[in-house]
Amino acid sequence: MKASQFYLSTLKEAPQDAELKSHQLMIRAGFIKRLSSGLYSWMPLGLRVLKKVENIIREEMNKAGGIELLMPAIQPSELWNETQRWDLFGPQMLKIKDRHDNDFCFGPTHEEVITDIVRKEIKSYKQLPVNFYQIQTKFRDEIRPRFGVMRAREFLMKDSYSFHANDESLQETYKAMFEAYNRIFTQIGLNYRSVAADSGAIGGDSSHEFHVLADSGEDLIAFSDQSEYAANIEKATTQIQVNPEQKSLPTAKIHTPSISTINNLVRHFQCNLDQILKSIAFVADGELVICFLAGNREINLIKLQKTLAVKKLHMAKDADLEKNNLFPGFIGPQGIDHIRQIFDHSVLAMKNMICGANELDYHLKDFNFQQTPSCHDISNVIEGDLSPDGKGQLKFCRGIEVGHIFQLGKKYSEAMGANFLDEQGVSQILTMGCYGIGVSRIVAAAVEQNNDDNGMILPQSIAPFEVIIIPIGMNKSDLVKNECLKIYHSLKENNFDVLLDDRDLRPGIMFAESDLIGIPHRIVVGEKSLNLGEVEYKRRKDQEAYNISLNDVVENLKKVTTKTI
RNA sequence: CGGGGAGUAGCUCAGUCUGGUAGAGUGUCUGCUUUGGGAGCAGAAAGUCGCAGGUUCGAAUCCUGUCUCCCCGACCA
Repeated sequence: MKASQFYLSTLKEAPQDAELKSHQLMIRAGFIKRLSSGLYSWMPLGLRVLKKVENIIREEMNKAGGIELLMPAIQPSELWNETQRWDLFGPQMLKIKDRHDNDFCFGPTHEEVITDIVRKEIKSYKQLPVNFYQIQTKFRDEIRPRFGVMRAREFLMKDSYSFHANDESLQETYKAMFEAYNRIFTQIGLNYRSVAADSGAIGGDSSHEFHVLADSGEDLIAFSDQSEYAANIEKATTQIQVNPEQKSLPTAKIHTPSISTINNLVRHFQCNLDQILKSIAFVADGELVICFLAGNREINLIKLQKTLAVKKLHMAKDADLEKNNLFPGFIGPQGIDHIRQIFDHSVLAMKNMICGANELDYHLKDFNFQQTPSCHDISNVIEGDLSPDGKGQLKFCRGIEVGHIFQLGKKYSEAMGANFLDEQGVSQILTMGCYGIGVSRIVAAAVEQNNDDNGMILPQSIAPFEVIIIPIGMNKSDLVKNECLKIYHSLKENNFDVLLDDRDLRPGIMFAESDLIGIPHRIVVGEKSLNLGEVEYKRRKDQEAYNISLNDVVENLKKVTTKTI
């Protein structure tokens, strides 16, 4: 590609509203252009990157037995009513009406459509298993879109859905997808981690997320420093370590006027956070619930909601507490049996704790339970916790979720009547798996992970171009011009994705732009070095350039690129 | 949905308090000069000051309403 025949448009300054490095760089480099909140155009340069990511995914999906199809972005409400999700999906789903006043949505996902296809197409066990995938635009009306295409409302996703006669078959495909995903992210050149996720009601160790590791990631990941255990903080758990040696002391009621916050208690009692029994009040489906947990832990709302098995959950207001004769800041477990209480498993490790006395301006010191209450995991793990497999301590890192694989079981096939005939001619419900990759998010994640002060440093596999040729004084020197064209053509003949910057700009501009847009290999052609029969070569990620012989340009590039041609 | 902030040229922003002909830098265009890290000089084009009302002789500026965008939180297959 010659730059004069392409479209490059870069900015010196990033728009003020771009917070994240990847967002700033993608806009400055002319990869994307914002149309509205969470809606972005992919400009020519960015589209090249997106397409490269897409193609790596497509190739690996095909190798892993996936079969590509393409479903409509617009979907009729009837299908969604079959699974109840028309109402359950919530405001994230963009609902629209056609001219006949019929309800449609812009698909946020495609379980319903694919299951409809499969129930009409798949009749026999002989057609199983099957794994369909598409690479397609989704729309989810996020409450707060942010960080450019990292969390956009409209985005490109690879979603696949597999159908099986039984669980073993699902496991096989799931494993194949897990391996394919690892190959995909490795090939793209991302520093990532697969994270086992608890699958809740569906059971089994059957869900994995793939996270690109980055400090700016929206997800917090807990992982063991000595085993393979890794989980999203939403789902991570721990083994609570109990010290049976510790002796119970007699309880004392202490006057603690106006000392109602945890920090003030720590100061007043000269104790550690984990000696304080923290109480947090919620209103769950209209009922007041008091949660107790160690003072150094935070409530995990997802776990709490699951444990309580309620639909609506919010923090209680002071008025809710006062109605029940409770004093905010002085709530404890003693003498409130008429109120629903739930204990976090961190309580198991606590003895001689400090807690509210359910009396204004009083706390209990050295409180102990007569009988250990039944406990649940309703808190987030903290760094240093024992890994749930008993091996090692938990550490934290941040991640950007770029992939998610899941064993759905019969949830959709049952609701929609997707059946097949088995070997005995008996009708059975199909078993299903689904596997997603955020294609456009990968581009943002790759930039987020690979940049410096001058711009992006993209992995060769997804860079908009692999090599750039920068001529110095091209229009002044026929020698420069001819040698550039020669190099350009020989690189193209050798299947390099090469950009010749033939715009005849000042060198500084060309250097700055090629750095900004992250092209991994750079060849500078100037008269001085040409007279020595050489050109300059520099890798984007290296500081120093060096000269190579004019005759060795192609060979040298073959050597320094990992690419197999 | 709650809290905070912002809408003025393609981009970054001043001007608003204290009403009086619409500004700068950068980018774009022209010419000259320059050619190894976003150079220099000269000139030019470019804005319904988010939108709608109101006050006023006069509104980017004051008042009312409204829309959009961003940040923090809540929420999130």
